[in-house]
Amino acid sequence: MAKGQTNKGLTERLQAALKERGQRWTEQRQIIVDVLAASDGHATGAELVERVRQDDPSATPSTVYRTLDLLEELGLARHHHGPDGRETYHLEETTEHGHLHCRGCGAEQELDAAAAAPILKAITGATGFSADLDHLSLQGLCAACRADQKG
Amino acid sequence: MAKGQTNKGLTERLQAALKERGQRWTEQRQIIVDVLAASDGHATGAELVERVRQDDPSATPSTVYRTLDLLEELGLARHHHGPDGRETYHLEETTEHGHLHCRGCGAEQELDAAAAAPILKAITGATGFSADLDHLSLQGLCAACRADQKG
DNA sequence: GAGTCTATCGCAACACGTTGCAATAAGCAT
DNA sequence: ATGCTTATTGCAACGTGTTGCGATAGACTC
Repeated sequence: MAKGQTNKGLTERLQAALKERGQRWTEQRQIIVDVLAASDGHATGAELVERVRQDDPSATPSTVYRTLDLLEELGLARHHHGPDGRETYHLEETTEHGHLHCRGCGAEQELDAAAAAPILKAITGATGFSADLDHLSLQGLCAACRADQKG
Repeated sequence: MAKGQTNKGLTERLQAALKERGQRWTEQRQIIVDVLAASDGHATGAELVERVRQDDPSATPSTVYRTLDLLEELGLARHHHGPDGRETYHLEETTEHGHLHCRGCGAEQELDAAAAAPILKAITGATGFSADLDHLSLQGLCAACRADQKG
């Protein structure tokens, strides 16, 4: 998806949602949504700030972060914390998903709802807790690294 | 455990471990270990810095954080990231444990190894991943809040 | 189009952690 | 005790996020 391309459906959904809440549609918000849409996969807060400033050098971090918060409130974006505690954002795409971070090779994989189902079930069974898949961010060793360690 | 009380066994373990690595035992390290030992349960990085500075006003955040990193390397302390991404430290006490944070009531509960076993097993089953219990930090709704939401 | 209301913006300052570097001091050898 | 080596410290600056506040500018009414 090329930079500068506007995601039409998303923008319209947003405008409607904001109007309903007495909030406003601004150019910065358009830019931030575009940047987020263009960052397929995930991007840290700092990366997003950087990219937004390429499109609009007058944008400030506070605006970007506040907009990201707003998008999350509206359910259009999500963030989670990587193993170092830094924020990572992504558009809410097709499905919720968790994240797995391998401390061996540094690989990051996603965990889709189907794969996560038995895990969430085990959590509920063991603790009574209903865990949010969005916020599920595991650190450990992936299968390949485990095999390496044994070898 | 009163402030100012030195944890003898711990200190000795540390001194031995450091000597073996050609590293040094310093007063700051003693203070930081004492503070950590006195903070039963968990404490954020900032809290620990604060407390250390009460005992030794000349201590700086960099020293505290570096020492905490060192203690982790030596396996004497652990840290994980709360739901807001902030660091939380604790001495490695009896067992590894995970953390559950309820977004409803804000409660934080611990997840011991026994309770976590089926969860870790489910994770391995679903993903091939061997997750670190230490770093397992779940957000969701606790049983009570789930009941509330239904009611 | 002009005026009003107030959400949003940019700025500046803050909070939490991290990093590079020069000064200090721990631990060892003599 | 003295000197040497180098790990550790404190400082200062930086990176990432957050917050308060006055200025700007959307959106709505007339």
